[in-house]
Amino acid sequence: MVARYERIADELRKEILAGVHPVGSQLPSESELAERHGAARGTVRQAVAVLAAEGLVGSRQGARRIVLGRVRSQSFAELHSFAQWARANGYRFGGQVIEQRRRPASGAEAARLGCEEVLEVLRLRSLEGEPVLLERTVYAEWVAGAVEKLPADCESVTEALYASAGLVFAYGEHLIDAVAAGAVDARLLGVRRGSPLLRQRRTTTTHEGRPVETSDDRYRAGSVAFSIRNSIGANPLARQAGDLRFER
Amino acid sequence: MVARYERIADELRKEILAGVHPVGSQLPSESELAERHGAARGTVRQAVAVLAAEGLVGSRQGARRIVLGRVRSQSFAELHSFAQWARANGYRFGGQVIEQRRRPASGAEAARLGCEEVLEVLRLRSLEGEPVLLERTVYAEWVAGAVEKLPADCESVTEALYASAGLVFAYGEHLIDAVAAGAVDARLLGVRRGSPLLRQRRTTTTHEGRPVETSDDRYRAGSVAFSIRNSIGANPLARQAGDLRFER
DNA sequence: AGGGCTCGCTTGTTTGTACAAGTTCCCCTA
DNA sequence: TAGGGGAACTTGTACAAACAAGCGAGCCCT
Repeated sequence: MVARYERIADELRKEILAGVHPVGSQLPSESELAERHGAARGTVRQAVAVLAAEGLVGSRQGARRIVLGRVRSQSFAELHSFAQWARANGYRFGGQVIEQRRRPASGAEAARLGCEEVLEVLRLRSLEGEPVLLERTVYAEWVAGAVEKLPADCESVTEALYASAGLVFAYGEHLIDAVAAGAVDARLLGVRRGSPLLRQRRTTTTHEGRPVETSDDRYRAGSVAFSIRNSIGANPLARQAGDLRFER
Repeated sequence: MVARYERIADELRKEILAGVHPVGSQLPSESELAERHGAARGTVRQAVAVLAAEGLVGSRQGARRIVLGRVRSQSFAELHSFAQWARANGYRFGGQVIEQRRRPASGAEAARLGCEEVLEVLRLRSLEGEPVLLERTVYAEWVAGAVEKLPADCESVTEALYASAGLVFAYGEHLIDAVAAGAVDARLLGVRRGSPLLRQRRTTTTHEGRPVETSDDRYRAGSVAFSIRNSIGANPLARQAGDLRFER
């Protein structure tokens, strides 16, 4: 059962993507949308809040909402999982474990993951047949067993861990910067030493806030970029009725 | 007049930062918070939604909300202005125009900015006395005049344009990747040619969706990183393959 | 001791109402 | 013609009331 506001959001999103509401144009007012869908205004507000969170529309008090763009920023699942992102965009992709071993946790790792022993995995991932990403992932001890059971060429670690252990990656913290390729990076990614790489360091946790893994992912320059839409409007969302809500 | 839910959010945020609610612990229930603040449950939901958007707390149906972290990750809200970001973090910073000239817009620029002539500005910015950022900004014709009136060592272009022309940068689209330093980049940033730079390309618009500028900002590696916190619910970031949209 | 089940608690969704605050645009006036 | 005033419209905030859905703890039975 999908929530009402999600269905309304889907429909609006489709209309925007189809060009019914061109970029720069105004969206119908909340009351109009409410009447059209036979829903309360609060429900419509939740729907447009979703679109605002995706960066598709912007709003300010007093004026009609405007369409900002057609490209939908993607979900957390796609940011977290290389496989899900690649699949959603129709790319051919693969993965291969290069090295895998247990070792004692460093001080920082022990603090972040809350355990003394960790499983370190070096994984090379490819897009359209080209190696583009080198992952150095460190798993907490309590998931190490499940990770070790995965095949070396596992396509989607995220999905495999969910299927085999019911593990869900719920929250993530990401740090993005640029680094020069080291000797190992260069050899595996097929670039020269010292050439630029886009680095994404992340730590993910479960729903309960329990740390699962921390990782250092390096993308070959030019292969991938991160995109984001933002607005200054502090509270583009929110809603009204009964129970408000909203994430921005 | 600050909204009620914002005051509640502020208070909760302070409590989290002060350790009243430690990382990993449960937040009071919505009803409890509502009673404590004498507000409706909906208002409290708006407040915690703000914290969720900041990545401070996570939630799932049926279980109490949990505290995810203490660091408020607002860096992407500050993505608009180098000066505002630097000031908020207590850094010494500066800026200097290296070159500035009007020229005809390229095809891509004309499409993005909606005008035939543009103002291109090359600006070097420093942090703690070190040059860290090289901005190649292209302004739309209608703001070119206001930009040209700014002093060459203007600290905050964003604030200066607001003060002088009432201009507000409301929405932004950003693409983040890594590139090798070119000859000019290397000389001005004081690094070797080919060394890695963190690149942020952006296009910003006003409240009405009118394009203001498009820019190619390059950070010296190690000087700055972008950070994001997000949950499986919704997030503003997406990966993009290749250079599909920002070719010059 | 272990497993299953129920019940209470908590968050999620939805509707309704009311007022506040900001925008847009038209009309009237100087 | 330029500017001011104001009315209509639109989004933002806040309240109250339900019900649905998921979680967790404790109870009971085997």
